Amino acid sequence: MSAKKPVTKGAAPSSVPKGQAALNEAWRVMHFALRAVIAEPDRILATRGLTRMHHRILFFVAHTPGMSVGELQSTLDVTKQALNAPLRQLQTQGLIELAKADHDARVREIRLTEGGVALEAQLTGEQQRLFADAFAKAGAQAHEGWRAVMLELAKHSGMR
Amino acid sequence: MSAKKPVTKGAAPSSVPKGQAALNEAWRVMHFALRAVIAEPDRILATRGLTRMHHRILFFVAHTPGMSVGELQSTLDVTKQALNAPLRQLQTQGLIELAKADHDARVREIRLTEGGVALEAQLTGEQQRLFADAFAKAGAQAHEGWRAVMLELAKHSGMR
DNA sequence: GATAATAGGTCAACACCGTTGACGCATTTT
DNA sequence: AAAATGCGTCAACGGTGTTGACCTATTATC
Repeated sequence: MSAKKPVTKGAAPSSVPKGQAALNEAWRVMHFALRAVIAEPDRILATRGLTRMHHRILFFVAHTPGMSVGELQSTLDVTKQALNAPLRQLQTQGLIELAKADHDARVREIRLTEGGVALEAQLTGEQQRLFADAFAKAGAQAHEGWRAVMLELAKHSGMR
Repeated sequence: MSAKKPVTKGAAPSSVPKGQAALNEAWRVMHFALRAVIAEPDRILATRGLTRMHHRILFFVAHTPGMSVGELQSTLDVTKQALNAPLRQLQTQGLIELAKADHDARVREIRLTEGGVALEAQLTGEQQRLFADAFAKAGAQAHEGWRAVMLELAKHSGMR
């Protein structure tokens, strides 16, 4: 029932809140950080009438070119019906291409067009710029600490 | 026809990535960390038939007892119609109470009941336990680094 | 070669959750 | 008395997801 009181032993940095305050702050800070990272991409997407689903598609296809519709479906954990509309919209906007696979004419391999690559790069580029900025300003050591904490958290949600 | 199990393709390096790889990893890691922090509260909420909207209500009312419906509405940035249903569900579940304000009988002041306090504490307690755990395992120095990076990111989204 | 299985697309019905808009009601405020 | 405010509620709609069924092409199997 009682939340654990973390004891920051030794010489704790002055600016860091202690104990309960630190934990109260953590979620808040993470929330705002998340918001910051998402804001720009969302804005860009919106100007094209696209949503986060489109972004997810672009993201995964960018990282795994030629993936099939079925693979994408299970990756995103949505039904094919839910995937169909945004997929087609991306296609008609010339951001992705669907082509029959050589080995199996039933499967359609998804790839980004140059336009798709550009948009995806713009979206993730915005995010990466923010991260790079934050890491640079906080320092390499802070970067490592950030990563360590995040990995600890992520452990609980089966990150692979 | 149910959605398939999510799978994550693409391997992440286990050692500390550098340069571009570090930036690619950052968003991924943050995503999973966020998921981890949200997972338990969501599960608990679900067992009571509650959603994130209910959680938001509990959260803000816990931090500002006696706030009015209108204040809550503008805080959450939703319409009163959207607020009405979850508000009454919380009320009938005995988690919150609505009482006429002394100064103005039109205003309804919202407060958590003991049950509401307990649930809210359980929800945020779960989250705090995860953070405390991660901070403890990663070390005080990592905690400081984590915070520094997060604050840098949060700067871009008007954190208050 | 007939038959089953698979990848994908599509139509239809439904649910959830938010929105806008329009009223009604009690209670200040002017 | 009249206007404004805080709140509740009915109704219609929209976006986005779901399940279920059915269809087409294309492999795989016997």
